[in-house]
Amino acid sequence: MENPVPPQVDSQWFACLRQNGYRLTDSRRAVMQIVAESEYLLNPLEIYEEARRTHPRLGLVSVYRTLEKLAELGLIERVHHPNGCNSYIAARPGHTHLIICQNCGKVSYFSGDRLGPLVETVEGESGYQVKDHWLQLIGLCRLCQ
Amino acid sequence: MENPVPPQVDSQWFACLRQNGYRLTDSRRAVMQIVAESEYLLNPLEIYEEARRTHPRLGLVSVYRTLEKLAELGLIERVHHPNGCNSYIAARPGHTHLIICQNCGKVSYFSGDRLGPLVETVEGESGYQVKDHWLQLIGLCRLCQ
DNA sequence: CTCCCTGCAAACTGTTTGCAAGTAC
DNA sequence: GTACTTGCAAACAGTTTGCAGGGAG
Repeated sequence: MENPVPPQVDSQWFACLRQNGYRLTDSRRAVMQIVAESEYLLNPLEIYEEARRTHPRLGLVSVYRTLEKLAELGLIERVHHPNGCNSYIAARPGHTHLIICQNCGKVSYFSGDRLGPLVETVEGESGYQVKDHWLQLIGLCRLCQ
Repeated sequence: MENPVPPQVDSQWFACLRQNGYRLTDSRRAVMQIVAESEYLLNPLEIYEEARRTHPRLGLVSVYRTLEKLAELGLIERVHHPNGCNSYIAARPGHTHLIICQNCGKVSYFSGDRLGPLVETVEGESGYQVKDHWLQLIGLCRLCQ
């Protein structure tokens, strides 16, 4: 109700929420703003602490509940990596994968994996029917090298 | 002290433990036997319940502690997948990846990913220095199709 | 005005730690 | 005999649920 929301991502997210019958509240706006603008993996507690700076009444529970809805709508994705599996990042449209900085958690996106041939080979050799794949690169971002 | 341990994997694991200064106990043997022989992802509770069939005195805590050591020695690996991140599977030597049945949790191994070129491209475009990659296939095993 | 959403407190689940007794070597 | 291990109980951390009050549409 007071939120001076910045960029366009958020308003798209807002629209998406509305279209799916969810209400726009200050709590949700605060959480969305943090996640939409972050280039870094954030876990629920980090999002909570960050969002409370602009919305001190926010409860941790609402962070969980908002993340759940954003994930359900495909606006964010949960990221698994060696240091934990409870972090989130804004999702990109299309078929993209993540490269994550093992030091600071900064995320970039890439596409163009050429996994088709590999998948076919593995299907033939293993007898499995491949439904999905999970590819992620871990490394050091420019600043952390 | 009574364990009629079957195959060879275990004895290799036993040796590895000994070589690293760890003692061989019934609890550890029971846990190792279950994990070494399983083709399926197992979480600590599942391992506990299974191992208790041959070693009823086993405590869940010892399962956690044994898994910790086996992982530290590289004998098992923790597997992350959409349904959870607390499952383990015996590790294979060399550079292998997993294909997991989304229905029953059965695991097969494969190697021969051709990620070199992709990694180079991503490094160039993103400025990240890639240290590791994480590739996993999800699908249906022969029996679950 | 209605129903959804919030924050609090409490319940839960999975995992870790402290400790005295037990046991591998 | 010594030091590592065990199992229990209790502590912990992260997440979920019940509920009465509050606010979006």
